[in-house]
Amino acid sequence: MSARSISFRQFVLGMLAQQPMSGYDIKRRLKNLAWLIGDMSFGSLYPALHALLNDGLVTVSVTASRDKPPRKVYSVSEAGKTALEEWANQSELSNTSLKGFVMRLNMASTLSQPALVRQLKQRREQVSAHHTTIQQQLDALDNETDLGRHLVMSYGLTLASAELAWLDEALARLAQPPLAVEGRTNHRVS
Amino acid sequence: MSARSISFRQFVLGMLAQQPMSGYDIKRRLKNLAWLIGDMSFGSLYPALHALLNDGLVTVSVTASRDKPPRKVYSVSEAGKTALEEWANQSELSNTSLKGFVMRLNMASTLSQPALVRQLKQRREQVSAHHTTIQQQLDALDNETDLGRHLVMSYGLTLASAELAWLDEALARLAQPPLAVEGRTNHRVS
DNA sequence: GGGTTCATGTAATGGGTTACATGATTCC
DNA sequence: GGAATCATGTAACCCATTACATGAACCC
Repeated sequence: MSARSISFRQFVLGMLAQQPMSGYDIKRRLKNLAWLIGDMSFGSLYPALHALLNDGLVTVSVTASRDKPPRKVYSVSEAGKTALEEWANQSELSNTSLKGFVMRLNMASTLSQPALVRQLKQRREQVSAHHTTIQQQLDALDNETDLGRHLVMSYGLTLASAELAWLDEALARLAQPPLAVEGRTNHRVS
Repeated sequence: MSARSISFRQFVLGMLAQQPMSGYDIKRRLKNLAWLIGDMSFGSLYPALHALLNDGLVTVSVTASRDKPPRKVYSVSEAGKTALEEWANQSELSNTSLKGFVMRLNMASTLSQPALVRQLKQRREQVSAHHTTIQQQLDALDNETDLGRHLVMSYGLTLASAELAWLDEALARLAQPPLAVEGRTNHRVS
């Protein structure tokens, strides 16, 4: 209920909005994202799924097959879609961590395009601010400064720069839309 | 006790190894890192400090001054140093998230230089593997793929590239050390 | 006088991890 | 026959967040 604590369930809901899946499927996807946002265990995933079901935000359909164990495939319900959009469209995205941003990015499709652009711009401002802050702090360090602190700052600066570049490119791609539909031809970012 | 649960306390210990500080000071530093690794509250920080004190890994000295509230400055004890080095030098750093890596990076100074190089190389391999995996998955996506998924992958690829570049540079700087002291002249990454 | 920063703490609540439990299938 | 993957779940424990509590100095 308390806006913050929901976020994990909301994230799972966002996953299901991308595509109906089983808990095990979600876990697999999560594993791929683990290096960015950290892993999560079945012990929290399954209960989260049950909670979503309990709240009527998702529906289940058990798929039994004779050679594989039965799977419970979850789909987002109408109520779930409403809840998701409501949450995703909160224009004021608070100063989130990288993890929080990835979680939000992951549900981009539940946003209208202008809303998405707005959020990316907000993120850009935040990261830009971090970038200048780190740069200043880095310049202010004397050479007796702890190596770890130094490395973390340098690392942070690099990531901030990269993220800014990515945001700029993403925004540019969204700015002049070739009216979509056929526009997403080449998403190579490298 | 269970290796994993300690990690937060270990991180705080690492902070104190950089420089003796009060809980409030640590919090301030943490706030600057929040966009990378997420924030942490006083409600967990102070108890962590008490636990470290209880285990004899840190010592306190209360600094009272008449115009400021009294501060409790914590320093790492000998036992604390031992524990830190032991933990930091575990050569096999498991497949950690970005957050975990930053936390480790932050205690680089408790490592011998060869150990640091070893860890950076390990990280490089892991990130490199992620990079190729993401690239493959990205290439395999059809154009009906969910926008959010697409963006997250593209974002991940960008960050992975940036991190690889940073690691290469850091390793290069560590490889032929101009015997430090004056070597760290220009850390501009932008 | 009121808001902000400095400074340290405690208690309740919620929730995530760990470990346990089960069972079928596939590959070596 | 044993390990690994697929597949779902429960329960206890730990711990982190949240909210509460206190208090002094500084600035507007």
